Amino acid sequence: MSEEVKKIENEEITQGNFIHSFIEEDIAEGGKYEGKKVHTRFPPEPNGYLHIGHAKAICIDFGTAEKFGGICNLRMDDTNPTKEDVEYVDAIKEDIKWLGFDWEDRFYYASQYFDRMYEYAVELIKKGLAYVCELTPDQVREYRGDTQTPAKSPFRDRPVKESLNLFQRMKNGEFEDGKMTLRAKIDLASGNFNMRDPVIYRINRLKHHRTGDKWCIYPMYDFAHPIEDAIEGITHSLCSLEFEAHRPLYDWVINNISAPCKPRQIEFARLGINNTVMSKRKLRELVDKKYVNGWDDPRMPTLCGLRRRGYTPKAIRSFIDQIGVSKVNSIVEYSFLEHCLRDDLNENAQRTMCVLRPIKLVITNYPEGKTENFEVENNPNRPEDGMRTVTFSRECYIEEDDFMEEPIKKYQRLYPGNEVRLKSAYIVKCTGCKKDENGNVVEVYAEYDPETRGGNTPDGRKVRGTIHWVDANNCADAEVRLYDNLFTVPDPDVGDRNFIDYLNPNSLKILKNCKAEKSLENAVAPQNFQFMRLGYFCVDNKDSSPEHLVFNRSVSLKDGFKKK
RNA sequence: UGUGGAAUAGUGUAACGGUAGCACGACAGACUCUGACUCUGUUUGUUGGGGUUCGAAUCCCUAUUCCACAGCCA
Repeated sequence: MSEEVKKIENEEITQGNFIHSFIEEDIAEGGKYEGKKVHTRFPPEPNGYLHIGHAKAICIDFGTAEKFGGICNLRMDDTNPTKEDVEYVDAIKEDIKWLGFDWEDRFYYASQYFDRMYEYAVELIKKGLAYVCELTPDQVREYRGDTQTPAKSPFRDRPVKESLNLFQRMKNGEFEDGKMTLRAKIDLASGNFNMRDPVIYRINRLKHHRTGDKWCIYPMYDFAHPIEDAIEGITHSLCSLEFEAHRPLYDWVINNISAPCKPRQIEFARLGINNTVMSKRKLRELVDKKYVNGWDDPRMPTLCGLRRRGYTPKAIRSFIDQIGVSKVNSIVEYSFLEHCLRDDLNENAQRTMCVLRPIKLVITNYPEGKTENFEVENNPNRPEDGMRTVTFSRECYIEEDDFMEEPIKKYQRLYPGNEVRLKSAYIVKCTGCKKDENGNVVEVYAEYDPETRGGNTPDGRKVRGTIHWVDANNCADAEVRLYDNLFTVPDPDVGDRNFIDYLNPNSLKILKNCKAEKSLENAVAPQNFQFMRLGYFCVDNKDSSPEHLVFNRSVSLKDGFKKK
């Protein structure tokens, strides 16, 4: 396929993106965006590791900017020290880089704007648009009203001067935590509860990971976020659907402070994947209670977990690209993610041969002690990846599945009397097998055809089956771990059962006695092959990009075959 | 029975009021040095009911269903 055709196809993929349509409208309209580049931001809270769901937001934030020739900032949204930690900051940066996005020098912390946020809060008070409220949290809840009754606060009409004074004293630490709050004066009767005089500052004596003990009051998201966006000159503030009801408040803040610019908030649906828990709270619980070995456990849906499991940035970006952007809450099938990975690996990964459930094959007419070399292509799709050399001798290991003493219908691999190609080596004809006292096959016998060196058939005869193998005299013992999803039901927040009850006990299996080409020593198989039509290995190296080694055909093929 | 959203095949996502398309899955066939990949084909869809119109997934009305919001979380 030519590059040009590919480009056109890529453009078609993004065609139905409603965010792009909105931005195009804004640009066409001119006005507030005139002469400005499209400017977005990705604003994670540093309180956990990024997961596949965040990848969607990242791709949308950075991708949208890129699409319009604009720029995207990375900003740590650290306005609540309760849960935040520096540990997460570096991990977040690393994962975004790994995905292939670049914020250049535009890395910020929301906390670096605390002074200006304070000034804007003072501005609101002076305008009579905010007041210090002394209701306790319980009272606020009690006074909030319901759909029929408006909320109320006895402090709503506090004189500006008094609020100004109290707010300053809040900042100076004269009051204990929770004693009072600063509230925006908006509409106590609004059907949108976010507008019923929302709290915009609370007192919280906690050491902040950036500002230390400088502050004991912290701004709330709804107040802080629009200011952060405005300060950074964001034109389009893209976020997930749950902030839809907060947009009036976002706009209210922007319109009532002397904001340097007026960003537009656009919401999209967050990503859901079946059988995958995507709640940060729950993932943290798995880590804290040691159900997994850290955030980067390959069974986790975190980006670092997926990385160790063998997922490529390209596969993840392609996945996000293809699922599209909409406002519909949807659950994408996990198999689609796998498809995207197969797609990438099939195109780009190096092939290898590995026998997961080995059984010995003896070539009875092959001279004992003889060894010869064969060249095997590293990737049949890419001749430029070259060849590797494998050795061959009288004994080799083949997949248990690749031999059946009594073949099922249409079986085209080894069974007595049948010919099969040992990939890139020889055509062999099965002559029988040896069994132990329990009737289990322990060795398979075959004779090779010396005329078929390299797997070729000079006489042009068709050989239906081709199987992989490793030289029994020159192979490595590979530890193979099969990772599967951690969960067996969609985000299992069901009834009164703990979601941990739904952990899949088979999510990690270690296969022993695997035999592989030397290069595969210490490799792990990061995916349960049952679900893959393209088996692959990933050298699990935490410090560098995984190396991918792929072989064709699922090892559980026989099972699948029986089903037909 | 408030406010704000959303309903298109099994799943996800498109379609200036003008032939409902694409991808994944499934199924069938061709090809093949792995039964994979690739290629070809098939199957399945506009939430219901009205209305406007030559013509509606699209506009209007209505019903239904689903989601989000009542933290001093983000």
